Amino acid sequence: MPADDRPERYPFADIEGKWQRVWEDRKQFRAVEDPTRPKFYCLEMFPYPSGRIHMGHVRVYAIGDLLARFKTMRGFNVLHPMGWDAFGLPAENAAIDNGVHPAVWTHENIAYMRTQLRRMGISYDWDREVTTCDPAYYRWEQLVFIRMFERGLAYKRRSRVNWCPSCQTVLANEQVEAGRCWRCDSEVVARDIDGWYFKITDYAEELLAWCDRLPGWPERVMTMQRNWIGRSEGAEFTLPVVGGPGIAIFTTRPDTSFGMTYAVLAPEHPLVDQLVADPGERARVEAFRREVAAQSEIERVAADRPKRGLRLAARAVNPFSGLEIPLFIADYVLMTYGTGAIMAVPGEDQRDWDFAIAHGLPIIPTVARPPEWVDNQAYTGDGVKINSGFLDGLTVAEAKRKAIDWLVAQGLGRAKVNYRLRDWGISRQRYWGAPIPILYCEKCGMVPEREDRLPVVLPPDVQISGKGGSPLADVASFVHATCPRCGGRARRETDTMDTFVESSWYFLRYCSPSYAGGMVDRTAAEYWMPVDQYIGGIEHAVLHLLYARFYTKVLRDLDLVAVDEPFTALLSQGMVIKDGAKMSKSKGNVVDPDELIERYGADTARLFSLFAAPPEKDLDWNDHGVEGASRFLNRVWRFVHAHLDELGPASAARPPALSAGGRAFRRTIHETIRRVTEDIEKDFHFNTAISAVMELVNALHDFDRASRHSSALAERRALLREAVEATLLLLGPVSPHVAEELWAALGHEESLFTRAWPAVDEAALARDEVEIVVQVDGRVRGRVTVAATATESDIRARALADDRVRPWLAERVVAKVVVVPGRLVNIVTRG
RNA sequence: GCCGGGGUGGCGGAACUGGGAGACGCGGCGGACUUAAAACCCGCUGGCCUGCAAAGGCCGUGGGGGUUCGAUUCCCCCCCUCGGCACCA
Repeated sequence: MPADDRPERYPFADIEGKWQRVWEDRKQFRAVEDPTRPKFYCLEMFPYPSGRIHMGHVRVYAIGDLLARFKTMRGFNVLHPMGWDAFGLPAENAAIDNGVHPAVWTHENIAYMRTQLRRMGISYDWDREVTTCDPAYYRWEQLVFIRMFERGLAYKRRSRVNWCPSCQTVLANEQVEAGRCWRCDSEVVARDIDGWYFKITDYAEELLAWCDRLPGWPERVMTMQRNWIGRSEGAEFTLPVVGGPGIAIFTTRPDTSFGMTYAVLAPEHPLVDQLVADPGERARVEAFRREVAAQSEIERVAADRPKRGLRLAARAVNPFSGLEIPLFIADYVLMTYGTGAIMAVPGEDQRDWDFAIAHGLPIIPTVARPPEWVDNQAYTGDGVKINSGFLDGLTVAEAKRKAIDWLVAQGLGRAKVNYRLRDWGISRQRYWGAPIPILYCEKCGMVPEREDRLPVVLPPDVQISGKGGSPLADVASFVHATCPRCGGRARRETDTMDTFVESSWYFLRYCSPSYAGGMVDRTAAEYWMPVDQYIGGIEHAVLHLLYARFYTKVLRDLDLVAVDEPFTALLSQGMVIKDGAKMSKSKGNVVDPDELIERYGADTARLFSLFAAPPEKDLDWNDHGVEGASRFLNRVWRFVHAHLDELGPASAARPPALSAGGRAFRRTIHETIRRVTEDIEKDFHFNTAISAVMELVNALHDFDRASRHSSALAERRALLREAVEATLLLLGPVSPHVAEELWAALGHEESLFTRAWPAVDEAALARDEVEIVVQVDGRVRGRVTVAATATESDIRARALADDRVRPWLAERVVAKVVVVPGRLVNIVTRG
């Protein structure tokens, strides 16, 4: 864009650079522990150093900075740090594509993005910057890994995992979205592989319980976490097999047991081999297993897919009814949930119904159907038990309890709670991550690294091909080591940790970023933790946010921190949309923050991203809207500069008695302060807070015009000054540079951000008169102005007597008059 | 299928606890300034209708019903849409 077609604008580039330097020179945003003041830990999710910031970053950091500056002005000791989520695959892919070492690529990106963030003028304490690929950072997570290993919270096992063929690595369940890799969208395949796991399932109950104890979190995030954890109550019991070993069954509907007409095992269930004796049957089972294994993850999750199964020769006995029932292996039963085997009750489970219909199996209803029920599907509702022996006549809930009691009495089973949540697979067969501090000794076996030999540093010299296998396995100097226990020959683990491990505790490291005695200095953590306000995208609802909650609880149990939960409140901000789609290079709808700041300045970019939508909603980017934001800041700038002589330098004393117009204007000033404060504090409605400031500026112009020729000069000056100062203070957290500059122009020598947030003068809010709306039968027919002290009967009389109202009452009888003091009167009539 | 969010002017969005629907901004229209344009400043701007005008009427918050003096707001049913989970026994 050529410079000369830009509208005339205040010199934002000079101002922004100037104040960024001043704030930095003064170390104005340095956070120091101070037990005498209330603390506020304000945190935005740190970025992955991908190369450049995008509009989503601008939005989240504008929100965070608004809150940090606002809380500072409200008297809190604010911690507002920034760092880099620096490990991860894109760095490795860049190495493969361009031959740049991941470390070089990452550090170059960090350097550039740091300058971008500085140009936004965010109030970070840069002295606390944390970079997760730094050995001084990840050494502590290696130490915690060892502690977790010692307690069985980190363990290794071979199991079926999600493998991304493109990223050439394992993915955690949380990183698979509808059968595809969360990063590259490739179809995920199943593989049996050795890997390291964190025992997040040990914390399922606590993670779930705290979902109800975090009122500062959005309900939708908590719902997603609850669903992800997926608690279900039921019973586990042993299903006897004729002449064979019993099969463990989990069910949430023990009340329906009398309706169990067959049972099903997952194809890969280990008991299947013991149940199959005949070589011919064995071959059929093997063929069926191959058939199931061949289907991709996508096919597996496809809806309404016909259920395939194979009937076994072995038969089981329904312990409730005593009847012999057939046994199947079928693809609709998952080895990874419950016990990998189910009792099938087609009458009350749709999946079992579908399978029973397809295989001609009997269906016995065990809950009485409602009269209008059409019997073409399973019935899952409540009702009275039937066909159920000693459970007959009970409700479903009663029968569940009684069935469990019976199982316990028979010694067959017990009540059981199951979770959908699986352990967190943290092994990655990639280079750019924190090494797992484990060695394999020829004599001692699997041994954790000695703590005094930490960190296990990621070796710089490595060949990254992306062709599969952990690149570290080819680095002889890394792999070959001595056993920490016996000193003999040992090999190092060559998998690295999932980068979500680093982001599970970075907020703790900010409390004492260079502490050398451990992960975190307890005193600092006890002062700052937990994070009071966390801000970030909804995409992490069950990824980072669940992992960080889990990891914090582990650190608590390792006695490293004293908090149960890391984040007291969460603000989950929406995406930035343009032309109906998320901004992306492939769609060509990207707005580059650099260009935006170049053209309009950071203050405008911030103002617009806060004004255009409430933070939790998606923000529809609109170039005209940015113009509007810029126009507003220019309007404020021009007004202050046009009135500098009148406004300053010293603040004029307000005359004791104000004119009616003066009182009305002053009420607007203080109503604005109240509205802005409430909008920010109560529900993060920054868009309406900003619109309130815009209204104040409009009122300021009106007052200026109206009082220009007034003789009450002292009143005019005092109120202009009060209004302008309020405007700048309220605007400061949104557009800090221009506010600070104009604040200085008014003659203030101290930073605006060391000033207290303006207080509402309750006396200024008082009104002498109020306007009352008069309705007849619910329709507005007139308005009357009455004294604020008017009684209900005064208001009623005035309403009934109003000239505009009376014609609507002609030839009608007044049946009722509703008076809402200060608001309206509704006259209800009868014809 | 289950769970959660949402549906308001041409557009982004606002509306306290059930009380004047459409704040604020964008866009549009008109005016002022200017040789002219941009910028800036002022005014109007949901739809339909009556009126020369002043002014006024009716309709209107996805659709239908209900509660209420009064419903964008509460209740019931339905439609659409976005997001999450998805053979979880």
